[in-house]
Order: sequence, then C-alpha cells, then structure tokens
Amino acid sequence: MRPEIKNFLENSSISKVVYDLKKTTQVLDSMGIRMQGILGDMLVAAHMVDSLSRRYDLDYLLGRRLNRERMKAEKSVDPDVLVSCENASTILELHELFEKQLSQNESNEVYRNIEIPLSETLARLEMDGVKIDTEKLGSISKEFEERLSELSERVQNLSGEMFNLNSVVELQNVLYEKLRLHEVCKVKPKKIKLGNRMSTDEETLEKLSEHPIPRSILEYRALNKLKNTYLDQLPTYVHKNSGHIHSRFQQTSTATGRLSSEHPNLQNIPVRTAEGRRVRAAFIPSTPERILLSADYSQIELRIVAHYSKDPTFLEAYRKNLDIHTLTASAIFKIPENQVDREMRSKAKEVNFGLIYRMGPERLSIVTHTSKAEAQEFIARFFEKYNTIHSLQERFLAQARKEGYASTLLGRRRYLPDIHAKGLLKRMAEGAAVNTPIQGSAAEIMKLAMIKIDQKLEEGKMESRMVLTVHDELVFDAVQEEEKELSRMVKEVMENAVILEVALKVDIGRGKNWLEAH
DNA sequence: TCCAGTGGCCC
DNA sequence: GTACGGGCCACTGGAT
Repeated sequence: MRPEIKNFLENSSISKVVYDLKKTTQVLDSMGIRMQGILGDMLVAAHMVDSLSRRYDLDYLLGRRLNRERMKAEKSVDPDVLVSCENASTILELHELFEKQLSQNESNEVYRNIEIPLSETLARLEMDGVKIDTEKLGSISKEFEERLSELSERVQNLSGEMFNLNSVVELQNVLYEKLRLHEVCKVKPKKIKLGNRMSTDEETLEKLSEHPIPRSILEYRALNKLKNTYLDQLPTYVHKNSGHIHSRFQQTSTATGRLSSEHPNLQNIPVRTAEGRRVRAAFIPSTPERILLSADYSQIELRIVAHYSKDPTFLEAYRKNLDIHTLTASAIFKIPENQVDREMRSKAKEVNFGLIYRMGPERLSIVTHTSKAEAQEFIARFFEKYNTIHSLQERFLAQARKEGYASTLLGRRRYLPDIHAKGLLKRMAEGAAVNTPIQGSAAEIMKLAMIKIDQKLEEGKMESRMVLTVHDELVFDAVQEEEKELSRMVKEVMENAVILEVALKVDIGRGKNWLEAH
C-alpha cells in the first residue's frame, strides 16, 4: 500500500461512503489501515430503509432505488473498469437518496450513532473469533455415534422394520400405519400440511411416549441434532490460521434490528439439556491463562415493557427488586405471593413472556400444560392486574395502523403493510407491531453497549476481547489481570447504555468455558 | 443443484 | 373459524 493512499484513507476529510462497512473495515485492517470519518454504508442504509427486502446488493439497488440498468460496455472500454466506476457512482447517488429518506423517517440517529459505528465493532469481533475445544467435541461425537446406533437398532427391533429414522415419511408409516400408535395410546396427533398426514414432531411424540418407540425416537433425534448440527459442524469452521471460529454477525438480516449469526450460527448453541450443555462447555478461552466472561441483561424485554407502559405494579416490582414471575403467579392463581410454588412460578413466567409475543390461549395452554379454559383465565387475570399493559399493546397497534410502521426507542422503523390485511397475515402483522418496539429496543440498547465497550477496550489498551453477542448476552475472552476492571466496565456500560423508567440489570459470570461463565 | 416441507436449537 | 415475536440450519424427497 502506498503511504499516500494510507494517509488519504486515514486522515482525509473528504466524505467517505462505502458499501458494506464491516467487510471494508476487515479488508483495510489486514493492510494496517483504519479509516476515519465514515459517513455512510449503503448496505446498512438500504436495510434500514426497508427491512422487509431480502436483497441489498448493488445491482438490485441500482434498479430498485435509482430506476436504471447497468451501462453496457462499448468495445473500447474495459468492462471491469466500467463496473468499478458505475459502482462508485451508484454508491454516492444512493447515499444522497438514503440520507433524505432516513432523515424523513427520523431514523438518522440510529443510522449514524448506532449502525455505522457498530459495523466497525462487529468487524473486530468477527476477526477475533472464538476458540473451541475440537478434541472434546470429537470425543463426544464418537460417544453419541455409539449411542445413536444402539438406539437405531433398538427402534428397528421394536418395530420389526428397517427404516431411515431421519425420514419423516418412513417414520409416519411405521408409527401410524403399521403400529397405529395414535389408536393404541388414544391421542390425536396434529396434522401437517402434506397429504393430510400426522405429525411426528417432539410435542406429538411426547404424547405417545408411553410406548418405547416414540421415546427412543425422541432420544435419537436429540442426540442426532446435537451431533449433526454442533459436534460435527463446529470443528469444520475452525480457521486454519487463527484456530478460531469466525462467525458472521449480520446487521442486515432481521426485521427488528436484532443481529443474527451465521456460518455457523453461534446464537443457538444448546443450553437447555444436560447433553446440550456439553457442547456449550467446549467454547473456551483463546489461551489456558485466559477466562471467559459472560455479561447478560436480566429480563431486558420485560423491563422495556415496564418502561413503555409505566405500569405501576411492574415499576414498583423492579424498583424493589421483587421477583416479577412470582408477582404474576400470585395474580393469575389469586393467592398471596408467599404461597407461590415453583410450578406456579414457572407457568407465570410463560405468561409473562407470552404477553411480549401476544400468545393466545391455545399456545399458552400447551406451554403451561393446562386446559385452554384455564390458559384463557390466566390471560384475563394477567391483564386485570397489569391493565396498563393492555393499553400499551393497544397503543402499539394503533400506531401501526395509523402510521403503517412499528418503531423502537431510538427510532428504527419496521413497516407493516399487512396490518390492514385479513386473517393470518393481519394477526402476524399485529404480533410484529407489539413485539418489534420491545425486541427492537432491546437490540438497540445492546448495540449501544457494544460500541461503547469496544471503545473502552481500545482506550484502555486492554487485551481482553469481546467475542460473542447473543441478543441479551455478551461474551469476553479475558486476560485474568483485566478481569476485575473488565467486569466493572462492562456492567457499568451495559446498565447505563440508556436510562429508562426502570434500572437495567446485568449479571456477570466467569469460568474456564462458556457453560461455567453463563 | 435447488426448493419446500418438517423438525429443532437459541433469545 | 387454528396460530408466539425474532433468527439459522440439517435432512428428506421431489423437480430441474
């Protein structure tokens, strides 16, 4: 790289507009260049203007936003040069257009103060990556392989049929046609779309599990999932130079403004079951001297609901640090708080989360293992106790109907054209209208925290790295000498990323692997 | 090689 | 007269 070009990129005050700032940052970083004064990223801007689109490539934007086609190269022109020139021009024209649209939408703040700086933070996070214990994963995989073939053999023996356990169709034939298990166990499995056939999903097999075959299938599926998706896949993503996994954290793939993770997805690493947790335990610090530190927001979405609704019961609960699930349990079961048992609390927890997603009685009855009528009762009593939350939902719906979009705390918009549709489409748009301000605001708060933490890590010349972001949790690969200062700084920044009606609370954990830290 | 359908992991 | 918001991915089985 010629020094004058490096100097230009780093110090020139000429406005810099790019397409895909995250990638640009990574490419320049590999050449030792840190660009200053970025004004726009057309990839991110295109997504902010329309989060429903699935395409943001330049060719598409040229036609969709600037209404024209690519120029055709004449014989005398090098086609590559033409494309480069046209791209540069397209990017500048898009910049002008998107600047106008984003300021009209009042989304300019989020764009400039969150999304653009975040691209550079994510660039670094991706480059650092995270280390896994491939040998441990390998040995668990071997163990599972044996158990899987045992299970497979067992099912074949019990059913007297050689078939592919991974095939839904073959399984349906064995369970429902050959063995007629739905009649034996007297349950009515739900139907699936194709050919009026009966489902073999977990929920259905659970109901049939007094019979050994469905029970073994469930066990087989659980192990097979872990083996195929995690144990065998994760090691293939380890980069040969760094020895780390470098997942892509995407800024332009969700409708609410959350981040997503792909190649591989590191935001769905198992945690629920004991077997699954063994996968999580294989995420380790980059060197044996380091530790992993996890920082997660406690109930951030419910706190955002409290903030928006200003519900007195909710606000008081958080101010006094009461247990919100117990409080809800006392409301829906109509008993004093000190008589709430674990079971009741866990059902109340489902109700609390159900409200965020506009869950209906049908679904609620399934997750709480109660009757539909009782689930209906829970919902009624919930809104009786927290009546401002009902009006909050109405407020979100009214805004969506009137303005045609849902918006977040800091001004990101999600357009909801289906809000005026009928039936299922409308129901889904309404769900999004209620959920987006909550989920999207939580995402924004986390993004603000990440940017600031990245900045502080750099200012403090700290060696610890931020390596994962999982919606309400951040994971750090930390040197032990910095652990105390890092915990303090991360907690401080996350809890004060924005000031709401209720305080935000962050729990910190540490350990030799992600499972221990979480 | 691609796609829809089914199923399943996470917050 | 049914439905929980947001993601990514493995596998089957059929079409290309």
